[in-house]
Amino acid sequence: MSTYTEIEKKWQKHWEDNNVFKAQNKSDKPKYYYLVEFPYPSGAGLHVGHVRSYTALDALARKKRMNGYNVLFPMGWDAFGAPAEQYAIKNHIHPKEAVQRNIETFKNQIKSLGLSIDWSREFATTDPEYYKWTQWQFLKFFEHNMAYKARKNINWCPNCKMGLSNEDSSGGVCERCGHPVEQREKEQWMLRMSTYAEDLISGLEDTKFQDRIKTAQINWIGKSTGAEVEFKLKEVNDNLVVYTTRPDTLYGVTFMVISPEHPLIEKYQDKINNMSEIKAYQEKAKNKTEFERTQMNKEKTGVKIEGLTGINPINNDEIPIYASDYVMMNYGTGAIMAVPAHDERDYEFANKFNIKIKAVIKGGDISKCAYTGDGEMINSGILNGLTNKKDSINKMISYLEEKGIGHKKTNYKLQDWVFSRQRFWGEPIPLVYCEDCGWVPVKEEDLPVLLPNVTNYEPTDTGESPLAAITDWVNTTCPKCGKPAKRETDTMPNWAGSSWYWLRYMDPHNDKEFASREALDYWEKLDFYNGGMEHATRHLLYARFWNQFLYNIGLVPNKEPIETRVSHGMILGEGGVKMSKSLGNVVNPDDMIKMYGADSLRCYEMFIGDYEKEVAWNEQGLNGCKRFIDRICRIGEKVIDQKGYSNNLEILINQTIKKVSEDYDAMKFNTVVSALMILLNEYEKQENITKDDYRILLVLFNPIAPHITEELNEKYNLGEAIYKTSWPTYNPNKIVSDEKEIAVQVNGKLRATIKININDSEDKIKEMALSEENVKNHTRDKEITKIIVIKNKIVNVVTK
RNA sequence: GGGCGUAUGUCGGAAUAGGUAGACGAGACGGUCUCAAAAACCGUUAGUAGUAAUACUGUGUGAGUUCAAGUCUCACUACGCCCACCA
Repeated sequence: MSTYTEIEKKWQKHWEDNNVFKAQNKSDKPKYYYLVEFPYPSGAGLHVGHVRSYTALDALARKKRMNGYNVLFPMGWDAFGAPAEQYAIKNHIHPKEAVQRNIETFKNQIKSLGLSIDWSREFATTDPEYYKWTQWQFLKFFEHNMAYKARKNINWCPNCKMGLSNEDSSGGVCERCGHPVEQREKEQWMLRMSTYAEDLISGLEDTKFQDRIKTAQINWIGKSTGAEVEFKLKEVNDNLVVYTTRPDTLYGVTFMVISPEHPLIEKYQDKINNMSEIKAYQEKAKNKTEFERTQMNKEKTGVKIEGLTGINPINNDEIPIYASDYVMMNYGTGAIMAVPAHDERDYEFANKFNIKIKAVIKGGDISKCAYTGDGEMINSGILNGLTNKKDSINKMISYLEEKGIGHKKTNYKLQDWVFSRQRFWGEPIPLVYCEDCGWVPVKEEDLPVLLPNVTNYEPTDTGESPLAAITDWVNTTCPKCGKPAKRETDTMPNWAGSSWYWLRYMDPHNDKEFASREALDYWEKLDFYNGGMEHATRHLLYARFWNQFLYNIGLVPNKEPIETRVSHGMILGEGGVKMSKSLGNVVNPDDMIKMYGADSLRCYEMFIGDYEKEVAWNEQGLNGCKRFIDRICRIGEKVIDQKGYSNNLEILINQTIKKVSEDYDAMKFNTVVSALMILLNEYEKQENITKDDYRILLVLFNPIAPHITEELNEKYNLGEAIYKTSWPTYNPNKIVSDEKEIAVQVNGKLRATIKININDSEDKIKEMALSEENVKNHTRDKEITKIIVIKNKIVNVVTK
């Protein structure tokens, strides 16, 4: 066991006993709110990846306090959802017990790192006192017609036996287990997130997210502009509406495609001559998983709809209609106009089904399909001769609108949020179904709707929540009319609890409101939020959507909940592969703390590399950081009882204060550590060092290694406890030494270095440079055309 | 296919705004201490040639701008991540 363990325990207790990190909801100081995504307390325990981001935010929080801020840095537990439930099922215990046990483990592990967390604000999303307010907020969505129940095809994981949102099933496989996702028709609660698409895009302007995060969100929301165009049907008095981003190519339409699930088929099944063929195709498409549909994107399939023909509204051409699964029902209108000359997918389809191809944009090779790009419009009636894509599109849209056969239309890939889960371990959706009154919200005073105690919490094959089997719980009375009624048995997705939790930390023990208005107004929003890059499009969008809704109904003070968002890089196993149990390369932080001490582990994870990049674990490197800390301890023997900085260290110390302060703020922790190593290397060359020399090293290192720095500060009696101290400032007049070594180049190549005084004149420096032996060697027999002197940096002698 | 990003010794990585490339750490090699080892400490460590001074080459590849390019511009290659039959 490391000798550091005792020291670490001592200071952790000291901080706790003295409430050092407790944030106040009122203060004369400016506020700052740091948050790192709270963990799922899974059975695997803390990962060294957690240590990286927790330490980074802890270092920032500690420095910010020393900079005079009232800092909120809380921690809690995201404990609902599949991981906790699956752990419980596997280990045959109740999820509640599993969660409690895992939280205990996580908390002890996190505490052993010595993070400056305000533990008085801790909660878990599974606490009834917390999920009461999650339910309450859901009812606000319901009240404002933002929640609705719809029978629709949803992504269904047959392995987890659960419905998934689009976000949970990207790539056609279940996010949790990797099993291919099927389509199932189910009644699902939905949140109207798609109505916030535009606000979720524009709101990004009010954040300081990195561009890569903004881009990821914008791409996910998937805004596109184009037009909806009505095609009359020849055989019946009805329209088929298509969505296109290229209305300018309307003259090039040679067929139309509708999704196999398109309602048109059922509606006119009497008119369709090959219904059985179509039915067979529909069946095939339905059984295809989303995964297969995307994997087999090369080979187009489809079937012609015999008996229905579209009429091109621009020129009255008769247009055959096909059903094909390359058209999705959940985007646009589920129907497209196909322009094979200028769209690759349409081209492939036309080729396979021998449909004619008609070019409407000049240039490019039709046999290879010439999509996009500006070009002269041909065979296009009113558009002929136009050469600019934008002009052509605008002209066509005006024409369509004028004639009443189409209009401008914006579409988004973002869908409404599938908010039901058929699982036990989630917040019960607080609604009751009454035969007479329909869906009725549970009264506020009856919240929370608690999860019942049951023995069987495993998912069912029927697609019903396990809660449905608990008749005592299901049967209730209608909150409106008092007649017998039934509870909703679906639960919320695990994303629900994390969609507003930062608000609860502001006022975590409030039993009257989810947070008081005073607390909300004081803390406002997250100033700094750290989390995984994998959450850039899901958790972050859900959280922003939820907050924007709360803002719109006047419950929170800010439209955007997060000012700055940063993401840490993953920590990989030795050799650069992902840490996994099966590879046996998982590093347990507890073991590392035992062997090297928490400060060494923290220091190593900050030193390991660029914070945002993934990096491979290397225990030798950790040992190197322990050596560094050992040396810091040993240098204490050189301390003499003297104030002020040593004369010959003064410049380096001031430079280091400047660099370290700036690098902390820029999250360049690796160079913070290296700058401190350079400082220590210099101390070691000294006969002895002053108390202030020693203390400044400890103060600058304190955010990363808080225990040992406090201990040494106390042991050598250097001053007040570091956590009570202000962050040091540097003397700007003492960061440049008078003497400097600069380079001398001849034609850009280094030939010598000279020692100059910073007050030396340019002429003197030129003279010194030219008198260097090696410079003479390279300028001999040559004409010097120019001598460039960059102050305090370089001299470049240019010859012909 | 689309979007975003990355490329520097044996390895992780440094290099404010174009100005001495390889800081700092790891590893390796040599040494001190020790009966020995570990730990600790000292030295060397981009490549090639040379005893050395020094010279040449060198930041994925090829061009360009500049007195000067890891850094700026253009083209290319490789890898990574995210999205993807989204009309």
